[in-house]
Amino acid sequence: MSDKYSILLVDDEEDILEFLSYSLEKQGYKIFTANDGNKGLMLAKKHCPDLVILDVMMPGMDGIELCDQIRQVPTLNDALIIFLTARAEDYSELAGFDAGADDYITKPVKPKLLISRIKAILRRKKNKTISKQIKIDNIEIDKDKHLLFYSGKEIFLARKEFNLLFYLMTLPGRVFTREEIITEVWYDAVVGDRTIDVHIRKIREKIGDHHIKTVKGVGYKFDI
Amino acid sequence: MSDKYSILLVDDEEDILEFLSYSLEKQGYKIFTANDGNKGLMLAKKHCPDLVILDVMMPGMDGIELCDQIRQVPTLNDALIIFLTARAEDYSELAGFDAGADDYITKPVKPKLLISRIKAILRRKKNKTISKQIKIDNIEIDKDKHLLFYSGKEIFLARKEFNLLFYLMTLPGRVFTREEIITEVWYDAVVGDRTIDVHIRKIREKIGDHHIKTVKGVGYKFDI
DNA sequence: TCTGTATGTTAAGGAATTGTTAACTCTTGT
DNA sequence: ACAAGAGTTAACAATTCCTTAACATACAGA
Repeated sequence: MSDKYSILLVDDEEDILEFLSYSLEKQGYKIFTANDGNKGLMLAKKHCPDLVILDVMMPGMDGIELCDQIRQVPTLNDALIIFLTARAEDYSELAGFDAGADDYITKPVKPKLLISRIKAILRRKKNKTISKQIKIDNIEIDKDKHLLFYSGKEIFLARKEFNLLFYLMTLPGRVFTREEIITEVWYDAVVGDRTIDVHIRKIREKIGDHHIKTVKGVGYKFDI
Repeated sequence: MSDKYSILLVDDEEDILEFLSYSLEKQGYKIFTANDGNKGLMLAKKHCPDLVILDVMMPGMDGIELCDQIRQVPTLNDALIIFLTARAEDYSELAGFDAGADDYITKPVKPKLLISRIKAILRRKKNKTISKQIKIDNIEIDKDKHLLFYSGKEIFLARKEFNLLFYLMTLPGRVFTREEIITEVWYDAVVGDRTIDVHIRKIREKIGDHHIKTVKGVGYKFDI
């Protein structure tokens, strides 16, 4: 577990972003900010924050949709999500919609309240934390520690190699297309198809090619 | 599986409405048209179309606002939206706005391009909706994992074979014509009739010919 | 039985996808 | 600035897949 919790703030109003990040940084949290849903999603994928605080109303992708999207990213499924809503009445609407929010806070945000809610929620998380460790067969991977054990032996993987393998291992057996791999591991960077192959090759060099399978015309998968 | 997709066209220019509805009806889509945003929204609520194609620039409620409104209607939240924009340069502006639109097409609209984009986009939608595991008798197919089990034994199918079998299995017992098979499995490719037979044969080689039945003069079906 | 049409089968060439290598750029730390 | 490693790419090789043509077979109706 990291010594420092990370929080992603997503809101279209710059003022609020600044205000909140100032308040929260003072508490020792690592803060990322985004002023729209798409950037938010990208940052979420990139940094896997412990907590996401997001505004419900935003132009473009709104908070609810962003929440949905975040919930669909395997590497983010233990992230906590707090909604900011403009008025108290929105609460009931949201509850119906719900998409997996862990808490709601109404604007205007009072920093003290926000901070105590955050602490409470992170405390809860600590207890039920789903580890970012996956163990399959003789392969054990730990995202937080950036460690890979293969038959008990520690193997070093470079960052992209590591993220790629970890991503494949989040759903063993399922085939991921190159497109999916690019959006999840490379975020929105534009890279050629061969790039993925090369990384796959490097992983295979290190853990053998027993587990990493090619499904021609479709993509790659981690198989038991 | 709906036999017919419905599309709502919203544009203030009657010429374009006529032209597009003519082109799209020929493709077998059910078309609704509206010449302004309000009527568009009304029709959208009334008919819940699978896809909405709308002009960005319109007097009164413009395309972007209409898009927003549509997104707020719960019964429409899986509708797909394509924007028509007058000039290429609009694209970047829109991209900022975005999140609601699933695709953009610039005017003047080339029917062939539009149709292939529509097919592509509806295909994506379909993938989201349909269950990806089907088990019938002693045959089990899993699209995500690209795996086929026949009497518990794993059998490998190449991509086209796999997609074809999966397609037939989505509605066991129903006969699919060659034409249907081509549009769903080969998308827009132009292939000869024997091509399908050959793929059918390869599937039969692997899972026997008990389940894959020929309906002479009509097509093929997966039968229990 | 003959004839015409639809489907089955086979093998081979071409198309498409993936694997591999090496060189190059970009960071990062010293 | 330099070295070392990471990430990316292009070019080519290797592989697998798809499609087709040509011919065989099945089946219905005359």
